Amino acid sequence: MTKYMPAKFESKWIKNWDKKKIYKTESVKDKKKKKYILVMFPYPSGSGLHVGHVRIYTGTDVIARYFRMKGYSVLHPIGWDAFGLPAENAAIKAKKNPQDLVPRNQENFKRQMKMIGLSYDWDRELSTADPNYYAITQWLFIQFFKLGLLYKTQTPVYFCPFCKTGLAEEEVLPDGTHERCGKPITRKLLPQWIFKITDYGDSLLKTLNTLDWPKGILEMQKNWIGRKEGIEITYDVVQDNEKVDTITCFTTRPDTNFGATFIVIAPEHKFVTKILQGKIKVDKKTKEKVDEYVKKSLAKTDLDRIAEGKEKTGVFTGFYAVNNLNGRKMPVWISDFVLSEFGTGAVVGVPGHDVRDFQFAKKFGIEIIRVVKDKDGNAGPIKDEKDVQEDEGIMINSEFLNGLNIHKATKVMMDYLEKKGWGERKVSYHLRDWIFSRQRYWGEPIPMVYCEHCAKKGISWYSLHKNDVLKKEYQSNTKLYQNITERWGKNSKDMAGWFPIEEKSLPLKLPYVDNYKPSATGQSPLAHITEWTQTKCPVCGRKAVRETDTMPNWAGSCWYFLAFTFWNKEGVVKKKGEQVSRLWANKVKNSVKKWMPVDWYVGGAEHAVLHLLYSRFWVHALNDMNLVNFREPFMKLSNVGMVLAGDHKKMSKSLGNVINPDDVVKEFGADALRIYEMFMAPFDQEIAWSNKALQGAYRFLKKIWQIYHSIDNLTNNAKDEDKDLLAKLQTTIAKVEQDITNVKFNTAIAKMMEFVNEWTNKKLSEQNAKKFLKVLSPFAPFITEEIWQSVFEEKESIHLSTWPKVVIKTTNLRIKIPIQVDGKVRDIITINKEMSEKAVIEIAMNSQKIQKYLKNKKFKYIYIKNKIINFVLLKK
RNA sequence: GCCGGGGUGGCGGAAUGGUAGACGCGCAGGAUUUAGGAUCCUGUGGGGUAACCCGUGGAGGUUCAAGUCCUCUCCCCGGCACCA
Repeated sequence: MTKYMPAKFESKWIKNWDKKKIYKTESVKDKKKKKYILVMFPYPSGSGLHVGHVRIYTGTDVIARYFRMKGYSVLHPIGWDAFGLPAENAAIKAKKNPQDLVPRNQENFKRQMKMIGLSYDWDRELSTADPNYYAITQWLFIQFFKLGLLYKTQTPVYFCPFCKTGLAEEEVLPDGTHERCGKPITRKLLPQWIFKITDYGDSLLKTLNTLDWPKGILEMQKNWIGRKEGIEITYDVVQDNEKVDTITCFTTRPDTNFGATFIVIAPEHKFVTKILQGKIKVDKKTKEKVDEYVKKSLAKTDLDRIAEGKEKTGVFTGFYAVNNLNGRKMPVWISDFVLSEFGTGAVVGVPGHDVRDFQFAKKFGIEIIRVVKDKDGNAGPIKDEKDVQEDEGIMINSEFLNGLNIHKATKVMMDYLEKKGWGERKVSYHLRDWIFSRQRYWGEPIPMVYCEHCAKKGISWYSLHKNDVLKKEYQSNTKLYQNITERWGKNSKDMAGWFPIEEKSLPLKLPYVDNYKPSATGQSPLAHITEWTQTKCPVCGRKAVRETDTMPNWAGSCWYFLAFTFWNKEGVVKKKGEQVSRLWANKVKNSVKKWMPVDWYVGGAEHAVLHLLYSRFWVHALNDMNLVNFREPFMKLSNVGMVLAGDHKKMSKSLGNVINPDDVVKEFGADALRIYEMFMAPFDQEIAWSNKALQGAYRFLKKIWQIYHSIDNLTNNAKDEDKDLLAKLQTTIAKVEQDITNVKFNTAIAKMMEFVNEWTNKKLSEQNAKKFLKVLSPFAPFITEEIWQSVFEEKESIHLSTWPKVVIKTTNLRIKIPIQVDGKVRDIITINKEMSEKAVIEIAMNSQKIQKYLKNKKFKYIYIKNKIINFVLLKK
């Protein structure tokens, strides 16, 4: 008998499948019979495929293969998330231009993906750094710009001094470090492109419950959006009984407003700016103190703020705000515990019912009033942090609210404040607008130019197009029309002189340059290439300059799932000057309609509020623009757990604990690697690498090899076939099928192992042996193909065959059932599935073991058909 | 602090309220081998010679029957967090 030597045949099949294009996407005939199975595409950065990649790609591959065999048209593509920091940092480290390095990495990834037998349709391979691809990314940028969702403004941003680039909120880790490089982050004031994702907060929240996603991810998105209903209350600010200004505070607890004793505003608040600019007069000493405090807090990094903990700091402005409810004059303080980005950047302090307010009041000797009594009716003074009462209770000391519970009181107060014109109901979000500029080389150039001449004249794209686009396309959708108009109004001043480049000049190519390293100035390396930056104004034809910031890493991945539906080997926008809008209208819309949404998306949970939120946002906006006909891109989502090293640490070069898939395949073959990673644990759980367990997977495959090459296990004569084994085959097929669709690959493989164990000393007909081979094939595509074509001499690939049907014969099946006495198993008997209850009980009662317990006792019994018998002894 | 997910042999993990520990690893004994590795067979939750008893983080409860359902509680992991 030949030995199982995967190296002998695996590479043969790779070539064969490639040549015959057996994984080519079938076109969709019936939308109900299509499956778009997508796995998050990789950054082709460092040293090739990680065993963690192997796990996620194999799992998704199993699903795709299964649906193909079930007769679905399956779209299962892959590409490269080539732009962005990971690739660029790797290139800098290797002292290579990313334009040269990245394609090389891609080739290596591709070789390894084929090596482990992934069934991608390589004709649809795409790269986000391909000009044919980013021509469309840039075009989409322009569409979002036109919708008013993208605008440029001076903003304080998170800035990574190491990567020398601005970052989005989501890229900053809780400890104040950069998600990509782990270095501490500071803030910097930079002109930035801002994506107004907050306008889609409600929209993104609304359809969340239509998604079949892991609960945790849905919760994370919900919390990240963080919708809060509250009210903005505007207070008059007075000095010596004279009104000098107003301050508006956002609160979700207006019910406690009779207990408000002070106002705190963020150091960035405009009232503070007015003081510092002298627009509001204060004495010299106060101004100095305010100035000092503000400077100090703005200089703090996030790390400093965290290190400082909950210790409150602040400075008194000398002003008072008047609470209209009771005429109380509340001192106005400045403190950096108030966030300028949330609500209005101003907080009304209710120290009796908010721990932070309490800490502040306590530290600066401000009065503390109780306006809610707790569950136990406690209405005593609040002296300690423990006494602060934030939860349920009944209102006291609050005039017309007294006696109401806090929820009712909140509503009554809101109505009252609105009626009086002192407040207005508002919704606030935790979600912040998305900073879309990166001061880096390796990204899509932003397709915008700035014309100083037009800027001076106050001409903006919005002012030029006010009457055409907006009116025609969006007027029917009132809410959207209103939003767009509002955004245009807000943006037009900042955006004077900014125009998108003409569509026919897309793609705006990223120039190949020698100096691609980030500069310390906070400017992109592109800013130094004058021949690239200088251009003509598309409006007045005078000299203009290009935007030199690039788009963030996330841009390309926000629509790649749409691209796969129509992409082909040659790229798509290959003819110079081909209009993307025409391409979209003719080709894209149509293919997207056929394939989208993605039926099943697989990826790591780390993208919960990054890629998964950004992509949803793009699709929502594209849907509003009528560029796609659906609102949610990913109907079902599965997560994958990480693959750790054997020591339960993350694999890293510096720790020397990295497992290279190339080595594993060389020694054990791709199938063993696949089976091992699918078998180790449930798919969404993390696993630690174990060479021993890998051996187990290898042994399993070896056993299969032997069985299929042994005349003791196979027969041409159906009569010689073992009937119990045949029955087991049927349950195995059913179980594997069910487990694949439930992402329980581990138990699917366990079941197949069980079947093979039983098979070792029994015979199966060739016809049924082929069925088992098919069931195994999504997991182990190489060995199954080899046996299929060499042992059974089949001419067409097993991967083009159809999934076996389950035929369960129920008659005359012998099964074992336990017999309990008082809930404890005392014996196990064998019965026929069709036996009557009476017959079964008779067998049970004839058991000596059972008789021992029932002798001279009164009892009743409970019989669950084909499951269990329980004899219950009755007390006298 | 808030929101999610979990606690089952020596280990990874199985169990529509119905035989707890499938399957794999490891371990033990045996076969084969000059030896080791590899391979194959048998056994393997704990206690007990045995009959049996005890066992799914802990304490209660519901049920003929609870890892699974309910109440309380402890611990671990992930996310968010000075968000008013």
